[in-house]
Amino acid sequence: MLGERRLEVLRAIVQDYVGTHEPVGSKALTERHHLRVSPATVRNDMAALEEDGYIAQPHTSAGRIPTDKGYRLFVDKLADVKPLSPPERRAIQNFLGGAVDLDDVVGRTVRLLAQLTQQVAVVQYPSLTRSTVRHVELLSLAPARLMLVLITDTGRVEQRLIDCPTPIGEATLADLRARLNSKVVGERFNDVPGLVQDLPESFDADDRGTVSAVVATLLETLVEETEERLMIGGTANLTRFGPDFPLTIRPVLEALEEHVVLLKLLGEATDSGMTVRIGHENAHEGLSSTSVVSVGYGSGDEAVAKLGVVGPTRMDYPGTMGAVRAVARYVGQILAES
Amino acid sequence: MLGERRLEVLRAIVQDYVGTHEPVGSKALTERHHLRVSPATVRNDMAALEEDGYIAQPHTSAGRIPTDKGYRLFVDKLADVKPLSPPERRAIQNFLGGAVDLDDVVGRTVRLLAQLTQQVAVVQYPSLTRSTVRHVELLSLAPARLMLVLITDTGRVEQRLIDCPTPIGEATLADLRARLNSKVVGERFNDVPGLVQDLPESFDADDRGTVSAVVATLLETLVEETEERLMIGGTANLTRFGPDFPLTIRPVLEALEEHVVLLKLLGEATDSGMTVRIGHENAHEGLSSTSVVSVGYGSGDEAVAKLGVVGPTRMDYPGTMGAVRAVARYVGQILAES
DNA sequence: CCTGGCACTCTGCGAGGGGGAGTGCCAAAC
DNA sequence: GTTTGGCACTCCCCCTCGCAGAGTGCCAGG
Repeated sequence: MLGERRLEVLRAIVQDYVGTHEPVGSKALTERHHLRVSPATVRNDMAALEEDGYIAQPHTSAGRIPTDKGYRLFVDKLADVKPLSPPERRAIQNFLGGAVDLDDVVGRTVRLLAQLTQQVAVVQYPSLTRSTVRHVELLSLAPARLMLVLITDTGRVEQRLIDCPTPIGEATLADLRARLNSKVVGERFNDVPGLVQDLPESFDADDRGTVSAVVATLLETLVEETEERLMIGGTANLTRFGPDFPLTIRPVLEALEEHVVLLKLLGEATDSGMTVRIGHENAHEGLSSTSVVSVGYGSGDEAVAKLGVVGPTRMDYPGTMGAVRAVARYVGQILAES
Repeated sequence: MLGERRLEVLRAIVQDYVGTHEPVGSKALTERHHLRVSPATVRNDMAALEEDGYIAQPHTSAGRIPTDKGYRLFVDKLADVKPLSPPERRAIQNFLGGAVDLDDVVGRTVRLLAQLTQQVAVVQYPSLTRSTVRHVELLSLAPARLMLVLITDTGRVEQRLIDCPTPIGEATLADLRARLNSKVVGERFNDVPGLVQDLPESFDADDRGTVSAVVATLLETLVEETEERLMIGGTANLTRFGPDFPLTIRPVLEALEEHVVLLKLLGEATDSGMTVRIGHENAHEGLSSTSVVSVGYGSGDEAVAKLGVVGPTRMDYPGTMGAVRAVARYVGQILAES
């Protein structure tokens, strides 16, 4: 078991390393943090911490840097989430409040988060399956062509084109539209499949094919694969990775463009509460030198999607976690208002 | 006036430099290109080209690299757009054909373009003002709250929330919806303002405020500032800028995140035909070491938006221009079909 | 106008040599 | 048993030096 002072030493190492980006030695530690012991004692503690895998040295006779395991312990036991200052909170509220539609909310959120944390921000659009239906619209574009428009309570809008097997009359279309809406409006998308399944049967044989096509398209839209979207911002902050970053930045940029990868990553995080994934804890290879801080957000109690930041493992965890949590809270408020 | 051979030398320099990313010397030139003259002759030509500002040397006694002016001449006079191979064309068609909605079309286009050119791709969403109205929908969310949904012939969907000064009845709403649609469906968005201006007057005094709010929101949506959107992809290709890029990549990433900057850039390009902006020709400072190749695309004869790529000035212009042109052509086809 | 020759310049690279920071270990002190 | 000061050692970083190579500019001759 690690002694109290050793934990203190680990915390000091993490804090210093995050600040300077340079391996930290025993002497510097005793000077900057008022540990009331000598460098030699700290060296012993460091040897023990290294033995246990919390820190490592890049080369013999260099200072120590934290390992993923070291950061993990720091985040779990040693760090307090740093709350934002009142001015910062006000700024967030003002900035997010000016949004005109969902795209704008998400866009502003991503910029805000990137700005606050000086890292790459990722914001997931509210999930369809966890939202409720606000309205379903059917438009006739051509005799045998429809457009389906889905609107959720979180403000998300999806549209799909439908090719009808047989032309459908205006009256039938109005009927279908009305019945579709009366069935699903206010319901959660998760429940929609069960509610519309038997809709085709109640129509004339002539129209049944078209109604089936509409229902099928509606259900397709809810398939996990296509329904999850996200927005990314602050990639310029990747240049802060350090001067050695040409080799590091590449796989990260590639991973960020693979939205599927990020969605999976976010999906693995706990639904409520903040999740921090450090270095190799991230399944994706390209992100093995980054940490991902994520949290769910929603208009009510329940999370409808997640947001977070991606940064170097050597990030300011307390500050980042504070910013992520605060932004999630305010986005939830904004969504609830619309 | 530049002689024929000097132009040939310039072309050779550009081609070699684009290939090797290293300053090219007189000896290497005579070896790789069968110019039927000696290195010494080439040196004289190079001196003349440098005198005129088409090439420069990084240091005394180094080879030459093309200047922005040199690339400009190359693009204008010396390069032919390289058409894509039939297999490439088929691949494009297959890939774009699988799109399910406009977001998907734009997303696929951006990935495709990035992949083909190995550079950063930028695709603008079809402009609202140049599209025609397919449908306007008004939904009642709450007694004094409406949602306005705009659908264009290019598949774009915009939504806005409207707070009504006074509650509006279902019948009036239906009336308004019908009259709005009969006025604007099939019209170009550019003409919409004139068509809806006098709509409030034809309603009861009670509803006039709400109708005005709807009309105002509709017009707001068409304002240049908010209506232009774009998608970016292939930022990982920025790492191809070269090993010296840490300082170069940063401002480029920042510029790319400023969509306003890019939109302005695209806006300055000619509406039809391909535009190439080289290095300092780009007004934005951060893009002074990049070239932007852009072209309009549209569902019919007329361009509804633009797309292009951003890459280092030392790019393969013929190949890039070929890819950009081909992709724009196919996207136009896809849009016309929907 | 082109060509070969020649002297000159500048970069890039590798070897060599401090200087410095940091460690590990040990013996003594608390 | 823990802490401390001392000391020898290791390794990186940076600077310099020297050299090879590539490329140029210029000149005189074809």
